[in-house]
Amino acid sequence: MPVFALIDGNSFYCSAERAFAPELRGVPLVVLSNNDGCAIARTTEAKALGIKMGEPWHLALRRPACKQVEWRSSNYPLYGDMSRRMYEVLAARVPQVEPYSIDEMFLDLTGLPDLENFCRRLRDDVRRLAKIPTCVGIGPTKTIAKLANRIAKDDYTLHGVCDLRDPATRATCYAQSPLSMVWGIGGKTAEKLNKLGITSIADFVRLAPEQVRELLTVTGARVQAELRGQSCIPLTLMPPPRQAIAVTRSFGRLVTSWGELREAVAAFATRAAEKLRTDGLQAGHLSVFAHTNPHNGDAWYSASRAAQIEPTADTLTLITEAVRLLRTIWRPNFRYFKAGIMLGDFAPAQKQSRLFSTRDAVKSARAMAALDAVNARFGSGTLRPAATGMIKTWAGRQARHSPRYTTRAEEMLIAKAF
DNA sequence: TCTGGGGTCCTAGGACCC
DNA sequence: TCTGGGGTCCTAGGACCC
Repeated sequence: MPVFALIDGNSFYCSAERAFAPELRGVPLVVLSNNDGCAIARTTEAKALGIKMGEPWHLALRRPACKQVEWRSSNYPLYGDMSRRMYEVLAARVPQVEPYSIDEMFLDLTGLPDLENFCRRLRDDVRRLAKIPTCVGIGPTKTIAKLANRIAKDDYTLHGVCDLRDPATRATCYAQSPLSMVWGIGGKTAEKLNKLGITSIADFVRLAPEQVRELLTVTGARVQAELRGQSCIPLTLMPPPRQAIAVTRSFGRLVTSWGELREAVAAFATRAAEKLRTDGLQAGHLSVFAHTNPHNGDAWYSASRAAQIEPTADTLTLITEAVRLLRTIWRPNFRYFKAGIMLGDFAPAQKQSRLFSTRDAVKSARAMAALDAVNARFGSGTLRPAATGMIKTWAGRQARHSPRYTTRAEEMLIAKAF
């Protein structure tokens, strides 16, 4: 019988901010999305004030209770680094760790004795060494471990660890828990099933598998099997190669000129190319989109264009292609709100070989290696194509961006937490 | 004149996740 | 005034082929 655990960081982005800013501990804190738009992470103190996940921050600020809330712009390099630290603590103590998202890791604990105590020590170690408070859920399948984790978060009397290996414990939990708590059952599916009178997890698990398959196709059937204790989703230690890279942004202010839109998309292409090279890939497919604001009453315009390209990881080539596509969808007299670029059809970048590479390919690989080296040494964006413009006029607000404590030497203050 | 069935590939759209 | 960004998987339907 396999045993899985899911460990995840509590209010992860907020906890990462707190690790380096002790004055933020114990006070309500939120981290905001790009442009300081919505709340995407909230501490328990902030949740207690009624701030909802994804709530527009300018609306929350109208409530008097929210004026006392501390907030930060999101700082992804910091969160990525804290995630790596968390992984390292776990990987040193558990044979098999699968990072699932920036703040969640699945563990294979099959065969380990005294699991609850083991998981408590794990939590303590992550807290002490990576400075991240966590919760742990244990179960015979990933879906059950995920549910147990959710219960550990909601019920503070469990002290951060919930074990749902025992079928009787599970049955009680299923009878009391709404279907929407289940990993893989989203809002639409829950609504659909609720209309049929299926509201608790117990109701769902009781259904005939054929009926579930008919209602929810294979994905729903897999969720049900997992909830019944039959493991269908194994731990994947080697993440499958990625299939797409997307770089998209809503703008800090509406973009009306071709030049500005072109610079923004060139900057997105530059970032996408960096990600591509980090993964050692070349892209054979590229698409570009732009649209107006669906919220502000402007005329709605949305367009995208895609093309197959000669596989490449060259920033300048990708910019050229992206701008060429953008030109075909550009219409004047609209106020653009958001745009983006997506890459796909990946192939491994060729190893440099004098025998098989064209001169241009060798030149490109060398130029990109030099570009990446400079930016790694002196910070991202130090060296970048002129097409991306001098000033990111389209960039959003990030009014309270914390220092990149862990990744930029010149911003590293005395790290109080470590 | 009668008028099949199955396979593949592609794309768009929906749903879900964090 | 101010409403995130980046992914995955599945299905349906059309085009095309034999």
